[in-house]
Order: sequence, then structure tokens, then C-alpha cells
Amino acid sequence: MITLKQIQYALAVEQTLHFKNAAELCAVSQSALSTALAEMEKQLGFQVFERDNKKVLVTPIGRQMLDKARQVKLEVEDLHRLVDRVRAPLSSTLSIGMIPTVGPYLMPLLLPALQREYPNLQLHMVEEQSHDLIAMLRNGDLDTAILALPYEHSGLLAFNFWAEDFYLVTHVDDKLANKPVIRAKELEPSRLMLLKEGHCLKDHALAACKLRDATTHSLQATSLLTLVQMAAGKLGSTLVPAMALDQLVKTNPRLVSIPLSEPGPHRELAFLVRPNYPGLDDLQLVIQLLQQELSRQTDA
Amino acid sequence: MITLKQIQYALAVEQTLHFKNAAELCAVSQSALSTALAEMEKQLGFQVFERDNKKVLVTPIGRQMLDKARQVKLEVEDLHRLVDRVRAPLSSTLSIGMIPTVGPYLMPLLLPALQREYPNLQLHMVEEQSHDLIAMLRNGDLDTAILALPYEHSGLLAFNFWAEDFYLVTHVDDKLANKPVIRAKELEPSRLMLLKEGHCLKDHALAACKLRDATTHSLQATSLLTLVQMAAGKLGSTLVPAMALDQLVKTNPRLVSIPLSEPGPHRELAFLVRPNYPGLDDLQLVIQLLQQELSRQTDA
DNA sequence: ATTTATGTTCAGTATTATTGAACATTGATT
DNA sequence: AATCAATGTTCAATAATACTGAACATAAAT
Repeated sequence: MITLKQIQYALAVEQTLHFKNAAELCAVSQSALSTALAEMEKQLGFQVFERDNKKVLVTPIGRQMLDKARQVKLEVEDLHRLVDRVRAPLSSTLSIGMIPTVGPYLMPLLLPALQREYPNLQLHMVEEQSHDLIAMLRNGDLDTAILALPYEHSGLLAFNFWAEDFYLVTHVDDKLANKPVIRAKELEPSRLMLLKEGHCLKDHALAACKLRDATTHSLQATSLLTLVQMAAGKLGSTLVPAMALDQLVKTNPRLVSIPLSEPGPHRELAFLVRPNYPGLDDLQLVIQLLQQELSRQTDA
Repeated sequence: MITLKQIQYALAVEQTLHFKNAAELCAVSQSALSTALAEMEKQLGFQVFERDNKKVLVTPIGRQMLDKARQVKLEVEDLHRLVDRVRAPLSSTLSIGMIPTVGPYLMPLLLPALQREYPNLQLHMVEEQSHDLIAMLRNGDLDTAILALPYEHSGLLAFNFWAEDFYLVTHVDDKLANKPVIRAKELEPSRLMLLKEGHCLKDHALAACKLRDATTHSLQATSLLTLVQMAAGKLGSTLVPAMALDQLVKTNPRLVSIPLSEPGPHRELAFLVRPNYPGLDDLQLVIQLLQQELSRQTDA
């Protein structure tokens, strides 16, 4: 197999038609270049250059070979340009997974910020439940995923970046609606509506209230939005994480949110990654950016 | 600068997603491949593969790099295919020069034969006087040239391939027309028409007849065809090399050709080449082919 | 005849690539 | 929990390759 070095040397000779100058161009001794080209021609099976002490000519056959060799060199230069471009932080592709109780509230923060800071970044976003996200992560289908902890994630690294508490969301006409805070034992479990099985938010909510599943409302919704709409319809109350309040509750005058006064934080958000994931530096940048955006939102 | 070996190894891992199998594919030890790729990644400045003991993943950034690397590899394979094709004898380009008193008579023989035997050959034909041909040859503008010897050609190799004699061509009404052969001293120099200065045929004709330039007809034609047409018009006679008789004389009933009975051969045709010309083997093939064609014509 | 410019060859050295063995790690099996 | 099997990494020794500088060969120019 021909080497790029041989090609480089040959093209230098083609350009200069002079072994000594070509060698200088390649920053090697003239004898090194001479030997390398002799070896190359031996491998090729024909002479690329016809040379004597006074002149260097490109053979007709050598012309064809050099034309192709130049194409090879251009491709290699392309490759190096690509490498340079792609080596910048977050300049390639990033696949992020999120659980559904986080996606709709973080994406509007994260997407514009990333686009602004790293315009070359190609983002892939996926919304799945914790279990599926972890499988995809282990399988290499995702670079990282945002989950709510605690959640079994052995073999993966967790970078906690945010902690938040739950709020009881209920109709303004609810008898609890005027309380400044609310304790778990003040809740009527049978009126408490939670997400269906598989959503970690349900488990975290139950844990925060020290309740067992069987005691709560039998409704099994698939999104916080559904739950909140039910509450607005006076069908019960529900628990909502802080980051969702703005979108789900503040816009609806028939609803109130009351801090759940139980030891917290009620859930911790973390980026999970494979321990060998090579883009940890990039991930740190993403985390930093997301924390900034979250803080700004909370301040406002 | 990345090497083709690194690219080869990386593409093998991309294909197999398995270092051991990839190493086998490349016919090296697994550790060699591992080290080479580690070094490559160090040079690139990022990881192309994310790996642990159980799986190998291509990083997003690595995917882009490998896509480009594959393009490089394809170009290199193209190059090798070209080399294979072009290594066959006479499969590239050949530039041949000829003197004008040879071109019109050898080309119709040589061209079809070369096209038939070496259909991939790209032929470039040039018709110039000896002096110019030799300059072009020395300058590398021609691969070889057909000249009539003797002619000064120091520093160049000559491959004689044909010898021939001159014939007196004159009108059938000429008083010499019925002679079976003719001696130089029987010629009337003042009626002898020759080519203009610079054509070696003139010098060879004068030499064969042991004449000096000044004694001959003052006409200075630029082609044998002109001379022969003049003879057909009874304006004089001329000397024509054997290979031209068929085309110039046999077709005209008003002309006769009479062997010049002087010690010969009157001119020798030879291929000239630079001593370093790398296609000497090819040239031998051309010479062989041309001799075959010439013999066949002479026999017929 | 000498000088100058050029490509080649060669011996010695430096660099790089490769190997095989010893490790380290992890998932599966017992 | 202990063992095994599979895998990628590291390391020391070796092999292969590339490079240098000097000597050489050649030919044109002075």
C-alpha cells in the first residue's frame, strides 16, 4: 500500500521538478526523498519521474498517477480541516434523552441557549421513561440523559445539577386552597391523582408523601398536563414539580399551587452518562449552561 | 499527518466494532492496532471510539471523521486500480515525433497496428524536422522520434529499425525512363529537384549521389508530393525513398521510378530516445510492431 | 581541467511499528 | 462468592522503516 508520505514527496517533486528543492519543501534530506521515491516506484512497478543530473521529467504514466495522488492528498487535507473544525467543544452531535416530566420544561430553556452558544452543535432530543433512557444510554444510542433521582443507574455516572420540591396543585375552590403550605398527612390520598406506572415522578411523589400506591386515586394519566387539567375540573388534586408550575398552573386562574411541606428536595435531576463517554468536558459545558438558565428563570 | 495505516485500522474497527476482530482483519496483533488507534486519537485530539471491555462505540465526532476517512480510503483504492491498469505495456500515453519524409508513409502503418494491439494507448504524433524533433526530445516534450540517420544526436539513444534506398522518379518521357537502374553520374544535377534546406532527406540524397547542393535544381519544395508532382509536369526529376513509392509514384502512370545504383542503404530510419527514458520496453514493442508492418508491406 | 549542480548509494542512527506477555476490568457461570 | 472467559491496555523487547550526512557518479559550464 502506498503511503501518504510517498504521495507527499512525489507531489513535491512534481511541483518543483527538482529533488533538492522538493526535499527542502518536505523538510527532509534530499537522500531521504530520493530513496522514498525509488521505493515507491518499485512498488508501483513503473517510473513516475525520469531523471538525470540535469532535469526531472514526469513520465506520461506518472502524470496519471500524480493526478490521482493529488486527489488523495486533497481528501486528506479535507479530513484535517474537518478534524480541526470538529475538535471545538460541542461542535458535532449530542444526543440527549429526558424523562417526560422534565422534557417540556427544560427543553425550552436548553435548546435556545445551546443554539446560541454552540451554533455548530447538532442536537438530538429524545423523551422516554427512565427505564428506556437507561437502556438507550447503555446501548450507546444516547450520549447522555436527564433523569430524576433516586433511580437505579448502576454502571452509569450521575451529575446532579438541580434539586426541586413538589407542589400540591388543586382547584381554587378546594378547601385546602388557602393554606400557605401543606403537610402530606393533610392530603386525601383517594383524591390524589398521579401519573401511570413507569413514570418516576409517581414514585418520587409517593415517597415524598410517604404513601403507598394503592391508596391514591385510580386515575393513571400520561402527562402532567392531563393531571392539571383534571384538577382544574375539580376531579382531584395532584403533585407537580416546581419547574412545571409556570407553564401549567400560573396561566390558569382556577388553579392554586401550595408548597408540599415535607423534607426535600423531593427530586434531584441529574445527567447520566456511561463512564467511558468521551465528551465529559462537553457535558460539563451543557450542565453549566443549563444551570445558568434555570437560575435565571427561578430568579425572575 | 494522519497515516493510511491509521485510517485502515480505524475503518476496520468501525466495521467490526471489535478490536480483536479488526486486528485480525488487518493482519496485525490486537495490541498493535490498539496502540495505533490510541496514537491516532491523541493526534486528532478527540476520541473516535468509546470502548470498554464489553463494547465499542463510534463517537458522534468519530462518525464524521470516519466518513471522511472512508472517502480517503476510496481514493487510495482508486489510485491502486489506476496503477494496476496503467502498468500494462503501452496503456498510457506515447508521444512520437517523425520527420516529414517519413510521417505520411509510416503513420498509416503504425497507427492502425498500435490501435489494434494496444487499444488503451493514447498516441500523440508530431511531424517536424530533425532539428526540432531532437530539441523536443531533449526537452521531454516527446517520448521518442523517428529520424533518418546519419544525423547528429549526441546524448540520445538510437534504435535503427529500417534501411532503404532512394529511387529516381521522373516522367515516363524522360530519356532515362527506360533504364533498369541508374548511376549517380548519369543524373543531370541541374534537373534534380530536392527539398528545401533543413530536410535531412536532401542531405541524404546529396550524399548518396556524391553531389554538392549548389549544383542541383534551385527549386526548394517542402514535401515529396510537391517534388513528384513537378516531375509529373516534366519540370525535372527527383529522388524518393522506397517507402514513398507506393503512395507517390505507383498511382501515377506518367511517372517511373528507377533504383539508384549507389552503395546503400541510402538512409537508415531509427527511433531516438533519451537514455533515461523509462519506457524502453514499450518502445521495443512499438519497433517490433512497426517492423512487422513494414515487412508485410514490402512483401506484398 | 576544474568547478558546480544534481541525483544515487551506503553505513550508521533514530524513529516507529509490532509482537507477546502480563494486566485490568467486567459480565457470565458455577 | 469464586471462577472463568472475553476484551482492551500497557510494557519491554524486537523488527522494520525512515532519516541523515558523507562519499560517489555524472554531466554541463567555466
